[in-house]
Formats: sequence, C-alpha cells, structure tokens
Amino acid sequence: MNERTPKKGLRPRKAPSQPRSEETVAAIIEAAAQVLEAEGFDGFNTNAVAARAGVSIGSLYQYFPGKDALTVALIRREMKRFYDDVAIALAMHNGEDALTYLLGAAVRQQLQRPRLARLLDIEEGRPALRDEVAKPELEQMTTEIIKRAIPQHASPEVAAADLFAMVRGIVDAAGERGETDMAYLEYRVRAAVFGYLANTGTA
Amino acid sequence: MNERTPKKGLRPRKAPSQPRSEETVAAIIEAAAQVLEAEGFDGFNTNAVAARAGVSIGSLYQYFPGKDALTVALIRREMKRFYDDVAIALAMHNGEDALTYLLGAAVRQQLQRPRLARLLDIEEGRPALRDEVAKPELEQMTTEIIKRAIPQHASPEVAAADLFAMVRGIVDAAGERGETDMAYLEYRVRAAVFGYLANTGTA
Amino acid sequence: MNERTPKKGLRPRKAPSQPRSEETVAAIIEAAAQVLEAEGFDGFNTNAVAARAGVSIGSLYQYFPGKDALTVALIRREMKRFYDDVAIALAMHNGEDALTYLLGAAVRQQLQRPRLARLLDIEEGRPALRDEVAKPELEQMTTEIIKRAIPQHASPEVAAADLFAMVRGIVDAAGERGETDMAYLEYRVRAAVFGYLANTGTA
Amino acid sequence: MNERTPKKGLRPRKAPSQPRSEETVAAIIEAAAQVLEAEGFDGFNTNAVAARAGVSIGSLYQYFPGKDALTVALIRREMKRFYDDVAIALAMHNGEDALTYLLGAAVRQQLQRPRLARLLDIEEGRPALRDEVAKPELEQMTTEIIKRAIPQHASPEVAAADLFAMVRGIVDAAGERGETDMAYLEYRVRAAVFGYLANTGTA
DNA sequence: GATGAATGAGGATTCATTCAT
DNA sequence: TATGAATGAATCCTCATTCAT
Repeated sequence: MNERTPKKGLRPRKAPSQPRSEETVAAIIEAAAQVLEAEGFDGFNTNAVAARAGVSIGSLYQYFPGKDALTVALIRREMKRFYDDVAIALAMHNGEDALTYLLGAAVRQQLQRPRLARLLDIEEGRPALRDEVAKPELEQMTTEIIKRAIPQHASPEVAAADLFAMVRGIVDAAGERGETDMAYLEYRVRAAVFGYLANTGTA
Repeated sequence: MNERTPKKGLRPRKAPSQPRSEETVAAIIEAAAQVLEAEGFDGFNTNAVAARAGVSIGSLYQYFPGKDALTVALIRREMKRFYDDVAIALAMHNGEDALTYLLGAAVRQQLQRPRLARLLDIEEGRPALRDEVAKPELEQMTTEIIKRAIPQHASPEVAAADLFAMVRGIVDAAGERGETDMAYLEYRVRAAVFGYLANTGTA
Repeated sequence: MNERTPKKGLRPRKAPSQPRSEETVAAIIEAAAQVLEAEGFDGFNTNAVAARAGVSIGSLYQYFPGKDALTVALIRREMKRFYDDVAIALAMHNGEDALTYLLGAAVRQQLQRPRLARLLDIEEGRPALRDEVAKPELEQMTTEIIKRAIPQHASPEVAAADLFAMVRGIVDAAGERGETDMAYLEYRVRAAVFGYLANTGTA
Repeated sequence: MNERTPKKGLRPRKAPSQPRSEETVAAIIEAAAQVLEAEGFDGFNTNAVAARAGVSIGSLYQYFPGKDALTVALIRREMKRFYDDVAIALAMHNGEDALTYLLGAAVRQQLQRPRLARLLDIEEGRPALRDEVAKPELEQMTTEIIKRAIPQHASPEVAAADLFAMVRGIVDAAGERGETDMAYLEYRVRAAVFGYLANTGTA
C-alpha cells in the first residue's frame, strides 16, 4: 500500500450489533495496543493482533477493513480519553487552572503506556491516516483554553499547535527514557508551556 | 527483522578508501534521503534506493551490510552538520549567545528538508538503531552550553534532554504543517526554550 | 481486485536483458499455459505457475507486476501466432482463398490446445484485461480480407465481428467435446462462414 | 474447491414446500443474477448474494449446499425459459418456422440480460457444473427440429451442437459490444444458421 | 428456521538479501 | 568489483462455510 494509493476504508466495517461482537472488537483493539507496545512497528501485523486477541484473522477483517483501520480505531480509543479531559478543562472558570489541568492530563495519559503513546503519535502523522485522525475540535478547544489563560495572546492558534508539539516532544522523550516521576515531569512541562506563553504572549 | 533479533552489522561494510567508492557511498546515502523524502517509509526500500542512486542493488550491499546500516549512515550524515554547529556554539564566549546560535541552527537544519528530518527523527527512535545513533557527546556539549547560559541551573542534563525534545517537537510539527518562515519559528522556539529555562533554572 | 479497481500494471515489468531472464520469462508463460490447461481457473494461481516453471514466486513478480499481467502475456503469446497467419492470408491475391486459409489457421490453432484456447478466450473478455488485449489491427485485417472475398458486402465490419464470434463458438465447443478431426471441423466452419456471407452479402 | 474435488451437492438442499421458502429461494437466485450481472465473477460471492437478497448468509446455506449449487440453480432458471420456447417450437408443423422461432427466442433471451447470459454461458462450461447443467433433452429436441427443417441432413446431432455454439458465439459477442437492435441481430443469426445448414445439409 | 459471528485455508504480493556471472 | 536475477519468508486480505444462539 503506497503512500499515494487512493484511500481505502479506514472506518470500522460494521457497527457490532450483538454484544458478542462488541467484545470482540474491543479485544482486537486492545490486542493491537499490546502488540504495538510489545513488538513495535516491526511486529505489528494483523496476524499477530488476531492471535493475541484470541480471534481468527477472519474475525479481525470482519470488523476492520484493513490494518490501517485498526490503527485508526486504536488511536481514536486513546484520543477519546484525552477528549474527556479537555472537556473537563473547558468547564473550569480560571483559564490558568484549565491549562494546568490539561497539561497534567496529557502527562498522565502519555506516561500511562509511554511506548504505545509514542508509537501512536508517529502513526498519527502517516499521510494515509492523517485525515482520519485529525482533531480539529481538540485544537479548537485547546485554543479556547489558551485564550482564557492568556487573553491578550497574539496568535493562540499557533500557540496551541506549538504547545501540543512541545508537550508531546517532552513527554514522549521522557517516556522513552523510562521516566516515571510524573510530578517532576509535569513540573517541567508546565515550565515549558507557561514559559512559552509568557515569552510570546504580549506580541 | 524483528526487534529482538540479535544485532547485525550497522556500520558501513568498508571504509571506502578509493575516491570512486566514496562517491558511490555518498550517492547511495543521498539517494536514501531522496527516496525517504519523496516516498515516506512505505517506499523506502533498498531496491528503490539503489535505483535512484544509479547503482545496482548488489553494489549497495557491497557498501552497507543491510538496510538499517544505510539508515544509520544517513542519520549520521545529517547529525554531522549539527555537530559542527554545536562546536561553533561551544566556541562562543557568551552562554546565551551560544544557546541562541544553537537553536537557530536546529531550526535551520530541520526546516531545510523538513520531511526527511522528521522521518529520521522517527527512525532514530527504533530500538534496532538506537545504540548506533546515540549521541552522548552531543548531549554533553549541549549540557555544557546550558551550564554556561544558566550557571545556576539545577539539572542541566535533564534540561538538555527536555530542550532537545521540545525543539524537535515544535520544529517537526511546523515542518509538517508546511511552515517556512524560519524567523518566526525561531522566535517561538527561543520563547519556549528560554521560558523553560527561566522557569526551571532557579531550583 | 475488484472490477472497478483503477487498473494496475498489465505490461511485463522489465524487458529481460540477459538471456537467462528471457528463458525465465518464457518458462513462466509456458508454465502458466500448462497450469491453466491442467487445472482450469481454479488452480490457476501464481504460486502454482511459479512452481511449475521451476522458479521462485519472487522471480515471477520480477517479470510480471501481477497475475493479470501474466495472463495478458500468455494471451499475447497465443495471439501472435494468429497474427502471423493473418498476415499470410492478407498477402494472398484471391479473397476467398485468404479467408479459407484464415479459417484453417483458426481451427488449427484452437484445436492445438483446445482447453487453453477456450479458457483464454474467456479471460480476454474480462473487463480488467479487455483494453490490454484488444486487437484492433486484427479485426481491421480480417475486415479487409472479407472485403476482398465479398466485395459487395454491406457491412464487412459487422461481418468480421460475427465471423470471429461464430468461429470461436464452434471451435471452442468442438474442443470442449474432445473433437480432433480438424478436417471435418474446418469443413463445418467454412460452411458456417461462407453460408453467413452468402446470406448477408447482398444487402 | 479444486476441479477434481469429489463432487458435492449441487442440488438445492430442500424442495421448498412452504410458499415462504419458495419466495426466499427465488429471491436468492435473483440476487445471484443481479450480483453476477453487476459485479462480474470478481464480486460474485455468497455473502454479497445473501446481502442483496436481504437474507442472512446462514439462510442461503439452508437452501443451497454451496456456492456452485446456487450457480446451478440460476443456470437452470434461465434454461427453463428456453426450454419452454423449444417446446413451443416443437409443436410447430413447419420445420423451418420452428427453427426460425427458436433462433428468435435464443436472441431475445440472450439480449434480455446480455452480461448475465454471457457469464452463465461461461459458468456452464466449468467442469464442476457441467454434469449438473447438461441439457441432453434440449439438444435432442433441437436435433429433432433440425431434422424436420432439413430432413436430408447427414448429421443433425453435429449440426445441433454447431448451431448452438455459433448462435451463442454471435449473440454473446453482440451483447458484449452493447448491441440492442434485436431484429438486425436475429437476421444475421438466421443467415449464419441457414447458411450453415445449406452448406452442410446435403452430405 | 433464521441469524450473523467466527473460522482459517488459500492466494496475491513485497522486499531484504544472496550469489553466480 | 559490479551486476541484477533469483530467492522465499513474511504479510495482507478474501470468502466459502460452519455453528452457537
């Protein structure tokens, strides 16, 4: 499957109606997570995922039209948790508190399963998946939070993108090095983020 | 080639002594860069590289014991330029100037061939390559520069790692979005880095 | 590979330059013929063809970008012989002789390897291959021969198409029934063709 | 399912006694026709047929022991209409009229759903089905008609086979080219058939 | 009877690597 | 040394068929 190949289905093949199916789908996605975590990209193949999920390869393809669709589903599953956190942050009155909460959530999530998070970050960037996993609302919501925290900021959209990128960079690298002290990491992330905002805020 | 596979040679097979060989090796490495840039991981295969380099696949294997060795060579080539910049920075007297210079160099390099840079950043993280492309001196030198810029900083090693990671994060993301305004990007990177240092410096 | 799938390469992958390659290509095509003949469509898979040719599956794909390309090559090989016969017929002065010669050639060819001929006739009709195996010159040349044999014929193009179709129909069916008496078959084919022309000629 | 595989049931699994079953069976067969027509062999799979029929795949297998049995049923359904026409022809007193009527019926039927007809003609030839869809009576009846039309014909059995084959050849090809003018096509078919008979009749 | 989830053998294709020439 | 033909393990994916519910 080449990069320019006209897309193929990346959405789940069928909404699993029976409860049995739902379990199967969840099992496959979690198996994908585990395989990716344990074997890296090299070992991340559909047969391994099916085997780890305890289902046949045929079942996997009943629910996902292809490997990429499975990856997308996994990314979405992980993204969802963050979404919820963003919503919580948005509900806060104080902008700075909201941003702080968000950073904590990001650190927590990324350090929960660091390798998985890092590998999925990479997958997200693949041209074949990019459209499917784009998160416009997420960025909009983050922009909104920044506006509240630093009302006078000149370009909150750019700031949102930069902050996403730098947080991801710092936390992924920390996870890769095996860091586990979340408090310390959170402290540094806050330092980076608020430092960035302080220095770019008053354009 | 599995992640746990007992390593294989990742060093160039022979120090090309003859000038013709040197050219060949350079041509292969540049071809690898171009293929990676143009086709992404999906199209990055040894046959394509050999073809683009205008040499036979057999010749490629004469100079590189395997695909990973080729990747490593490419990473090293890109790293070298940065090395030189770090050396220049180290020669500067004023610590802040040195750091500023370094950030500029990083931005410049990363935005020169943004996609290549980003893909190589990913490759660097692969377990199979990590040992071969580790850059202890680089980190040490950067740490040294930070020490000079912020003498009282509590943990310059951690700072060096974080700064590497955040700069890479910001610049890779900017490249991916197609940004080309280096001055603006540099400004933001400086904001992030000096903001981080300001907030973590006085432990 | 669906019927509407945007085409894929159907031309041989590389013009085999070395003599060794040429042999390999020929061996693969003949193996394809034999497998198709012996096993029918059901057994006609690339692995079987490679095995029968005594080459690895990889070699097959070095020369043919896909299964269909192999089929096309086989069809072309068979077509070529007929082409030559049409050329010979075209060189004849007497139109009826030319047509008679052509019919004989068609019968001979089709009865040489009857099952292969019949299965390839079917393959030719597959939408995925149709464009690649179209034979406009062949039809043009046949039309020309008909014009010479029956100068006053109202619509020689239609006649050419009909004659192709009926000859193919009769001979394929005869082959399927295991007929081997070429003279008798040829006699009947001539009866059909000249009967058709006699009855449609004077529009 | 290989060509030599010891046969499997090709007859419908149960004579559907209840009216509801009969409808279901008919729906499945018509769905098979539509799928074959619309997607060609590539898309002709049991799941697609069941879906198009609006029944579950399980139900399909309740009525047909396998895919081939479904194909056979479809072929039989199409054959039946022709059977009736042959019977009508047989009831005619004048042999030539009978033959003419038969040809018209053949053209009409084949041009009704040309693609379906052509694909079923191919399926009929598959060794796995051949025995199940042989039509000895049909050929016998046709032979009878020929005998009446051309009493002195030397080998009416051979003629019957040839005529079947050439009519099928001409009409299938016409359908493939998208012809729709039935009168013109019928005229040419008559020309071919009566021409053939005229030229072979007086052995 | 009907359903549709599950199965897994089978088949197409890729690509890193070797080795005879 | 260079070449490029050959290799085959690995991987993706399909679809006829079964069977528990």
